[in-house]
Amino acid sequence: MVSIKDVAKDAGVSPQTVSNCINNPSIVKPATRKLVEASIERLNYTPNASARRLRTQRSNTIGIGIAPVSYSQVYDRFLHALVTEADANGIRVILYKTDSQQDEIRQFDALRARGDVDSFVLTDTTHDDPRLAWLHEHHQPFVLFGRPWGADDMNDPATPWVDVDGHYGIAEMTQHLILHGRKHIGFIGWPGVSGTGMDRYAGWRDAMLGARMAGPDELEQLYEEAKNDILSGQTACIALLDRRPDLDAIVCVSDTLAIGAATVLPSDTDIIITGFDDTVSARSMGLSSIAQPLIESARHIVRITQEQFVAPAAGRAGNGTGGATGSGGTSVNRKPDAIVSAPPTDDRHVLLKPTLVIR
Amino acid sequence: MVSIKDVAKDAGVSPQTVSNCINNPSIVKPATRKLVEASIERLNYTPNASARRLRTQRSNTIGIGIAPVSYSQVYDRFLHALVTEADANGIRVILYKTDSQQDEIRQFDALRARGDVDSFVLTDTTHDDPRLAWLHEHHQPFVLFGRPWGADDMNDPATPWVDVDGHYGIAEMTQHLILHGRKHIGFIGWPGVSGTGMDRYAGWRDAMLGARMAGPDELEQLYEEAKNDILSGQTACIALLDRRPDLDAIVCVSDTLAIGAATVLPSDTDIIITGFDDTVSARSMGLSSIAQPLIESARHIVRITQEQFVAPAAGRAGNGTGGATGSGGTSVNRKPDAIVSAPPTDDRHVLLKPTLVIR
DNA sequence: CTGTTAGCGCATTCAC
DNA sequence: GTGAATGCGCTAACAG
Repeated sequence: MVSIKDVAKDAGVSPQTVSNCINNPSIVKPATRKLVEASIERLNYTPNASARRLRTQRSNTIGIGIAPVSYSQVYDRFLHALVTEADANGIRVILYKTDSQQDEIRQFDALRARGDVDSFVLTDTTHDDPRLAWLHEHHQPFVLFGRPWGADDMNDPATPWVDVDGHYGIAEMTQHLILHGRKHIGFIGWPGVSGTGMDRYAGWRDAMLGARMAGPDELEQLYEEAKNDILSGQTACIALLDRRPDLDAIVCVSDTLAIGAATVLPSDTDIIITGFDDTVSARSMGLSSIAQPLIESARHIVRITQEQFVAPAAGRAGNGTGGATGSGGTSVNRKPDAIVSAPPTDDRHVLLKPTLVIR
Repeated sequence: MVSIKDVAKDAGVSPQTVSNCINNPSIVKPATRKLVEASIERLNYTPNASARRLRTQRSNTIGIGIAPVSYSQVYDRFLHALVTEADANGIRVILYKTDSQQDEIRQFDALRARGDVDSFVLTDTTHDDPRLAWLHEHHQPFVLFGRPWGADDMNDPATPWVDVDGHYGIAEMTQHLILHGRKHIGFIGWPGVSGTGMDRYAGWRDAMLGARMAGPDELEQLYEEAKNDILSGQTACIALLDRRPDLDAIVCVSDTLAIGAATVLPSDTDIIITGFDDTVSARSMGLSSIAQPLIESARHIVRITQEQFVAPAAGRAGNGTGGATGSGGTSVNRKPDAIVSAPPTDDRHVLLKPTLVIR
């Protein structure tokens, strides 16, 4: 392994100057800098991460959990987006298992104690989530992907989150259908009190009521619940059509349910089925769907993570001289205000708009 | 952060003794050991990973890639299994992006140079895979999940792999159907020369020929190709039934295709559809499927990874005193011979048997 | 602007 | 069996 000393020797400078070239290039004379950079290139030098971490007491690593069975169809795409954005900022992503919320807390504790991570990304937050309590208690930085439904601290700066506006997405889709002449639009949603599910349901409800396509009493007829699997989608669709044979469109809370619904439609039907998440399956079936801005979400998550260290609780941080992206990495000059496309726009709570994919 | 010195002070011993208690407990007197362990417990001490890595020049970390779009429906389950097995052995898992094979090589290079990773886990190996060439050239340890199809080094100890026997799984499923009276069994496979796809196809073919359920000439009629999405599964199923209305079962190379096939069957049909991977969707649809032993796969991958460092190219290593699993972690005393359930049984090439899930 | 000194936390020599 | 040194590779203080 080639170390900073080798580079120093090769360039005829001190190790310190090499370090400066990497971490604080502006303070070193351009001439010597060129020299050093040439040596770095020639020797193919890369700073040792462990040594740097030991010295700086920062891991430049974020941890994210993986459950035994995936939360959703988009989780792997989200992981890819997160890793991509992290990589562009010189940050690594460590994976840990989450067999349960308690298990996840144990992982927090271990990773934290070993100094393996700076911050965590949590998904699937629940009411009174014990993980949040633990993280707060231990002053452990984190960012939620998904809002802390049911928690009081939705706007607490100490509970940063990034989420996609399901209400908006479903409402837009419903309005799109209305605009294209659909008059009787059903909805297949998830049972229970999942915040995400209720939010999406409300999108359909509000769009329907807003366009006066149904009275409050009629909504119930147009609504069916289903567990998130294909068979349940089929069953729900059949039940819905049985009750309301006049339906000309069904908005589904997920692509999985949409596929279930679509596969039990009579072959000569005109009924439109729509889903959520724009999965490969929906695409192949020609179903309209709603795409989450995963890359943008990941970008905000990484940004917030970074900011937690430069400015523990305040607003934006100047781009300053602190950037330590040794190699690669796109520019970090971002204008969050231009990215955040919906209210809550304080920079620790970001609600992003999904986009309709009409097929 | 509590360090080894704090523990030493608390226990009234030298830092060295504390280190020994952790890494080489046998050489320290039981009495003092108890003392130290009590202090460790009391102070909730955990060794700093970066410091240890810097000292030992081992990261105890394996890297695994995540593609923009998932290789398969089981990838996240595999990730969970891998993380679980790694965790049980005191190993962490780092995630990196793989937008292409070339991109993955860049990641190898970066992670390796920074000392972030000891070993890599690769999936989706292709013919003349440039990643393998790079890894070999740089003497970078790795393990494949999936065989190196088309490569000459299938049995090369320097190219360790763990895979699931698709041929066996599909053949077993086909035989199961035959045993239960099915006489005309079709197959929907993937197009192209994917090693995995051809292996599974061969399983069906060999089972059919072996049971004399079809002559070599008839096989072609019973076979249809489809891209791995639901619509293609539907189309293929229709084409197959159109050509051979007498079919009473269709074996599919994946659950996705099986779901496509199942959703276009007439409602009064008796035709059995089977899939591969035992996904939630297949389960919900009541389809028989073939489950990969992901945990066992992950276990072997982790084991091989470990062995690459204790015994670079030879056989088994004694359990010795080298184990450095500070916390948690189940026993590492395994008998691979009892686990490996199919030939290639040299311990660097493991072919595992999947299990039928009959519904 | 550059070089020297020191130490992050740990594990591996060696003395004792 | 235990304690005292040394250095892994790097960067944050200083001194020049």
